[in-house]
Amino acid sequence: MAYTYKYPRPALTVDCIIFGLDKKDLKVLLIRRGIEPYIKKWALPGGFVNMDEGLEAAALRKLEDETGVKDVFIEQLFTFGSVDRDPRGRIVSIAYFALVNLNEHPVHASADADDAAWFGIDELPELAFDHKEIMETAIKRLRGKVVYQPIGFELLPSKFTLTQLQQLYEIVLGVEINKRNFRTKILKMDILEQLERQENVPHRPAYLYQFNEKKYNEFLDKGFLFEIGGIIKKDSK
Amino acid sequence: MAYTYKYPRPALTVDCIIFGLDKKDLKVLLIRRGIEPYIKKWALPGGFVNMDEGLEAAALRKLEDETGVKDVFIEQLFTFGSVDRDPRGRIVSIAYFALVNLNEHPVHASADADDAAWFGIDELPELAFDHKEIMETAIKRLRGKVVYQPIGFELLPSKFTLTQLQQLYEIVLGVEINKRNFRTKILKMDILEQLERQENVPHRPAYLYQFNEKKYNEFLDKGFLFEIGGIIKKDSK
DNA sequence: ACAAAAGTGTTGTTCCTACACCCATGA
DNA sequence: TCATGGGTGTAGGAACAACACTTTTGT
Repeated sequence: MAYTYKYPRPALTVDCIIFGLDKKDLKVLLIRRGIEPYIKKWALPGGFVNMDEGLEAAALRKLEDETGVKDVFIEQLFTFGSVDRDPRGRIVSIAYFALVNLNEHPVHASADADDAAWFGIDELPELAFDHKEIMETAIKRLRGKVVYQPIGFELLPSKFTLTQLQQLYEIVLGVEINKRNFRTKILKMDILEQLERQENVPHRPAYLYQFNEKKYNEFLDKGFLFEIGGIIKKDSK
Repeated sequence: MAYTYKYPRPALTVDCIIFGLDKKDLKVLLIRRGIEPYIKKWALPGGFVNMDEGLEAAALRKLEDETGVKDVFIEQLFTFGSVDRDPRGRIVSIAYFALVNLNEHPVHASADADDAAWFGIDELPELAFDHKEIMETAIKRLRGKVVYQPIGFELLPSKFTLTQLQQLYEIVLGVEINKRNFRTKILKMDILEQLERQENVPHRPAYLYQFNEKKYNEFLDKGFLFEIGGIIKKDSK
């Protein structure tokens, strides 16, 4: 069966950048391509959009098909459409990015992918197509976004300690943050809910917190701005 | 002539949201459609992407073809791809938004458009397709962006007074700002260059300023954050 | 008792906010 | 001399930045 149109049409794909937080590193999920072009190269999970599905649905479908990751927060990043970005012809790709708690999302390669694995953001292999450029755009967006929107919580378990939250910012932004000031500021925002304490840790147990999205949305309506930019040490470059 | 593919493909279009600043209002440029569907309805300028042109190039081409506006700062906004957003079939559209100084960009309808005109953001006519949704996304993005990135300058002439700049923020954000505090803050950023004074105004002539992009980029590299959010009156809702 | 991480007190400084006032120009 | 915006001084309070210290747990 074939499909005929009066004018030529680019093909349409989606690609996913999945960020995950490991103890000390920001990581990203890649697949090893099982088909040409760029066979055996590492690439972003993604593929062609079906005619009867929305763009975000396509991204979620390909993500699950190729890596087994599902039920994640995803957000449109950017659409890449350079004329020569794909050797197969004119292919326009809509990139999505997601943040997941790495430990809660088991990964297993399948379908078109030979393999799927997490890579540290500073230890990326050579990537297929223009995926390096897409990745750079995603990292920049993540860094820009994390300071004025509380999206970082997606990278942590639903219950987390303030130290974990602080480390998240330190890892994502690559800076050091003063413990005292971080705590004062984040707690004064009043968007975290204090829960029980940790158990069985070989030191004073920390309180666990969870993000109170309802409260955050109420603040949003009042024009409140999430902002942790100021906390960064002045001498970090 | 016809084009045949093994799998079906959505058609690909671009749409442009052009914001312009009039004395007291934020306006947007619309065209009146000369062809079906939605003939005679107001819509965003836009159209199909050619196979041999980039996405941004397509947006700029359609913008000039349909409205005569050229040489503008444009930026990708979002890609809209609901299955049923266009009655002609599956059409995915990449939306771009631009900021222009309304007075420096003459508008004249042509090609597929019956007419082109500026509309106040609060006096929009009924729009074709899902263009209302696109417009809302664009306004939200503009408001969000203007407070932490110095893009607002694009809406003004290259030389402007501080009062004009302040009014820009007041209009875009729909808030009142204290004159004294606005000036202190914006000048302390040290990204404006003071020029000569105004002439022939029936009051004390103001100094003209221009945005120093080079200096701004230097600050960016050092991790400096543009931020005018704090200036907004606390009691504005 | 010690290691390790949690959590708090405090101080000097900078920045924010709100208000009031003076200045320069054309009509 | 008046109307109209342009431009500045300042004081009280809030927020920030930096540092040192105390607390609580398991071993």
